[in-house]
Amino acid sequence: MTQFWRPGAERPQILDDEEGGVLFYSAPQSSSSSGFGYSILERLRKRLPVYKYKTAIQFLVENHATTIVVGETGSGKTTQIPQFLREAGWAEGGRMIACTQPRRLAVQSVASRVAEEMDVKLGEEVGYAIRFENVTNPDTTKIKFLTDGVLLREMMDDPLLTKYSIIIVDEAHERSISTDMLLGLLKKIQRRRSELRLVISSATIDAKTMSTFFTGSKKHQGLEAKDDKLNMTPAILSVEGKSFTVEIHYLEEPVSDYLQAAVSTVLSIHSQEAPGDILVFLTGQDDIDAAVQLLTEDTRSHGKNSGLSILPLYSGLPRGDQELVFSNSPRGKRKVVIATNIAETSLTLEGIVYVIDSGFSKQKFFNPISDIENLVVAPISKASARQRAGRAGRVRPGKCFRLYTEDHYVTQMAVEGVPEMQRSNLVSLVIQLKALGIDNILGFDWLAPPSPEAMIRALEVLYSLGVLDDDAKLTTPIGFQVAEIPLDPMISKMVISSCSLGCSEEILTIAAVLSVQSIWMSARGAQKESDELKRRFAVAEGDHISFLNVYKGFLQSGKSSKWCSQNFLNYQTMKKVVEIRGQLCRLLNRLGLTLKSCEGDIKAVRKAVIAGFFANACRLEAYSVNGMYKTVRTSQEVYIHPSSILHRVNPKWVVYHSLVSTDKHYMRNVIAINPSWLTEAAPHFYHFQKPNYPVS
DNA sequence: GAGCACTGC
Repeated sequence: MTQFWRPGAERPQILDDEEGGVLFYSAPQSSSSSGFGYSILERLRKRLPVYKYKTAIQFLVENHATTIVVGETGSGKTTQIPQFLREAGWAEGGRMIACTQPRRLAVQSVASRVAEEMDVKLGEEVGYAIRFENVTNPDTTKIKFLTDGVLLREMMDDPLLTKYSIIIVDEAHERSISTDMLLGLLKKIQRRRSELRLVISSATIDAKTMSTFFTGSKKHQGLEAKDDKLNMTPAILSVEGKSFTVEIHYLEEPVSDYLQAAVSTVLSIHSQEAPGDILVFLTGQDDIDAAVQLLTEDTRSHGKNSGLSILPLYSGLPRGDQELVFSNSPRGKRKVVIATNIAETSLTLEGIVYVIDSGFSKQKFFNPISDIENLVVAPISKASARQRAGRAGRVRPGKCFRLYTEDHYVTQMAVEGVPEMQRSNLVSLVIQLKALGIDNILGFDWLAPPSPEAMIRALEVLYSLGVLDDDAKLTTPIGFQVAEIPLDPMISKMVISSCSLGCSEEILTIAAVLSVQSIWMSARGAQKESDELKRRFAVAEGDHISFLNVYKGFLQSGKSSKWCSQNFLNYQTMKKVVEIRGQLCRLLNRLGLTLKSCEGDIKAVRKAVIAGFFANACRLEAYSVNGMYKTVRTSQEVYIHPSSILHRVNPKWVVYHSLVSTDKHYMRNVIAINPSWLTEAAPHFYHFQKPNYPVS
């Protein structure tokens, strides 16, 4: 068998890096074993770049509390490192190795790949856990893949994650809220469990940040010096990837219209470059549909419509349409995929040789003062640009055409994007930390601290919901119940209130629908028809109540996908609604809350919505001709979104679920209310002002 | 009169 390092064996050679304590290991020459007796999979494994670092990784993890692995795509680190560590004995004695991923699909595919390589049944030695699916066996699972969100949830039952001997955090450079949160919490756990090992997989630029973060303070190292062989300074190991070179082309002059530039670049690649598929990065559905149309028209008008197979790709697309990008393009045709950021990390397309990068993406920004999350087109970071370019070099050398100048790249683009935590509403994060017993939220040790304003806003919201008390501690039972429910705290509060209002069956459906992206399909070109169909579900009280009709119809159709497409509903999303609703049912039962239907008493349902969303109350401006509302809390000018059932109906008082800001602030998912219910539901929030306050 | 991407017991 292959050798691997065990304590006491001869150590691999260590080379000190000149740049301040970073360690690099020179890999021992791999003994040229004949390969007899090894399966094809085993031989493929050994060809992965990471394989020659096997001993080094085992050694580093043994001796360092934290190991940072910098690996390019194709290094094999995600599938191999858990196996190396299992071989080194880290999963013996009932312990487990955890490996987190930011996405569900990655968890599933990596887990089944590793099970296959180890020649075991998925769900036994190798298992995985994602929301709605736990494919593990508590008695036999040694390596467990899971989303970082699931691991965070597991911490609520087991704050020190005692089941695990090693936690591998993959894709840490993506800097999602849950990864950042997990890293902060893992650092805390490490101080309590010195035997726990962390492996952080990250991109080059981030390695130093991670390393500094996990280097415990001097004082602390003194306290933890029980095991004097254990090095508290993180080790950094760099593993080369396996990808082809990508030639980068910049524009000589900046363009004002990147959409037009993208279209003409596609056409010139098609006429001048060797065969190979093209991937275009644009910002959103609008741009993508427009580009698809321009390209289609152009190829038609030139009578050369056999040359290109043009496919859009974004998450809002029905599953079937999304899958088209994975099929082979018709013989002799060049495939052109026009995509959002979904193709940057979430989906990998094989066969791409040319990438066209607009240099922009839509990004979320949160303004804690106005309490509004905004989606804006913004320049991407250098890291993103690099990631996009890399998509051209997976099968053979490729080319990337950047629709901006080299000067723009060098001088205008940030090295990395702003971590999601600094761009988001933090209510969910704060309540989760509170549930884990972290009281000093502002003093928490973050990899990148969010703004104090955003933290304070989150604390205020939670306080007004009655989830936190005057000492900013979780209230009993509401605070703990809300924390337990895996939804936005305002939705969770609505759910809990519905139990005492006797309408939990209805509210669970509404909660599930509000927790997914829109259930409606985008119906460009068939707008009128889709609007008419939507109106068949409409209820005068508003969108929330209409969801109940949609859900009922979906169940009556036998959860039919055909029924969904006939009604312009997204089938995948509707299935997700059913799953979430089921999960919530089980959870409420566990919390000892009653499930009850209000049997058509819509007033109770509206009151429950207000119990969670009273802060989003708006009043129609007197004499307003264009449907202008003002928020009660901040007197912000807002309008009902055109997709809402209540658009142009304009009831005097409404409560909205969320705001989207484009040219105006639009309220999405709106329900009509009686203003007296506001003071009833949240007397602490709304003081009833008698004179001068026109309550209708 | 309009819609980036992920995700959670």
